[in-house]
Amino acid sequence: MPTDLADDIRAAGLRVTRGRLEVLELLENAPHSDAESIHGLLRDVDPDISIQSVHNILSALAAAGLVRRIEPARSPARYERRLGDNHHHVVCTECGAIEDVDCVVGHAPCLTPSSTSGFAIATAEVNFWGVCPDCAMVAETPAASPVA
Amino acid sequence: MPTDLADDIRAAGLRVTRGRLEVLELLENAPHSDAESIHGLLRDVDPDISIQSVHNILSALAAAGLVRRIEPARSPARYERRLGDNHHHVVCTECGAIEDVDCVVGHAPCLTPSSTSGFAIATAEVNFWGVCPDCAMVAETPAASPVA
DNA sequence: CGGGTAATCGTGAATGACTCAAAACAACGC
DNA sequence: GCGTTGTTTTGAGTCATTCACGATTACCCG
Repeated sequence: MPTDLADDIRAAGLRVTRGRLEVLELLENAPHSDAESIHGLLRDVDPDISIQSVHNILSALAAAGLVRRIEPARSPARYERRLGDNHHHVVCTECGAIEDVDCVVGHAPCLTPSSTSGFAIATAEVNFWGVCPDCAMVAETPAASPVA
Repeated sequence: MPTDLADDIRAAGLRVTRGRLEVLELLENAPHSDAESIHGLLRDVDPDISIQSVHNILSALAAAGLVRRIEPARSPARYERRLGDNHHHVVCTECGAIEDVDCVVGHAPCLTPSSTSGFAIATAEVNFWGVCPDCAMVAETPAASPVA
């Protein structure tokens, strides 16, 4: 039932266009993609699409709440389709790879900070930084290590 | 004892220069500053300093572990001198203001995610997003509200 | 305390990611 | 099908940051 996407878009008050459908579909299969790689993948299907249109589409979808925009430090903005559940992310400090993390342990224990400096807290964002399996493997390979 | 800063710099294996001392001193008084505002403040003392040098200094200090670089979404990188303690931040979604938050509540309850996808987690970053007192006040002022 | 050397700074150009503007185009309601 | 209005395209422009390289200066040494 891929046509549900069209309904989602319409329900958000947006017009259904080819690009938007393709972006949404693509994000199902390749979550945490940035604008550039989305553009690259999109060109396979629609060679004439421009990078600006991708930005356009993504910000429209993000504003409509159909995708979530995440911006890890030292990385271009990435987008994902998992919404609603307030899950978090692990980011690889080596290659920038991102995976989802369900914050299973205690819903929001540290999400209620003690001193909020008077801020009206709306959301809490948690990012874990570490090394992904692939990069860890490369680092452990003796031949590949420059420092012996 | 402001000269301690010089020792800190030396201890990190860096040469002690005027700019570096000034940046460190400045960050004590104005934490969470971005490169541009640091540059502006620095010019009061050293009018000839360039923005590139500020970037240079900041990345050297950050690489040496003397300052911490934080990069909230939709905001230029900011720098702070509080190190060691793993505190977090509240960011105002309206004006971008940042305040420190001591994660007093439970040291790392959600900092041990269940499924790490094989990542070797090194650090956890927590950002709270909300509205700061100043912006909240503006929003509540009827006259200032454009949507009535 | 002066000299040599390599780190650091200044100048200027360049990059990456994204935004803005206006004209061409296409979705949707009729 | 037709018109309205939201989208995309094209192209330029912005912002924060990085790169390159000659000029400068901090620090080690004698």
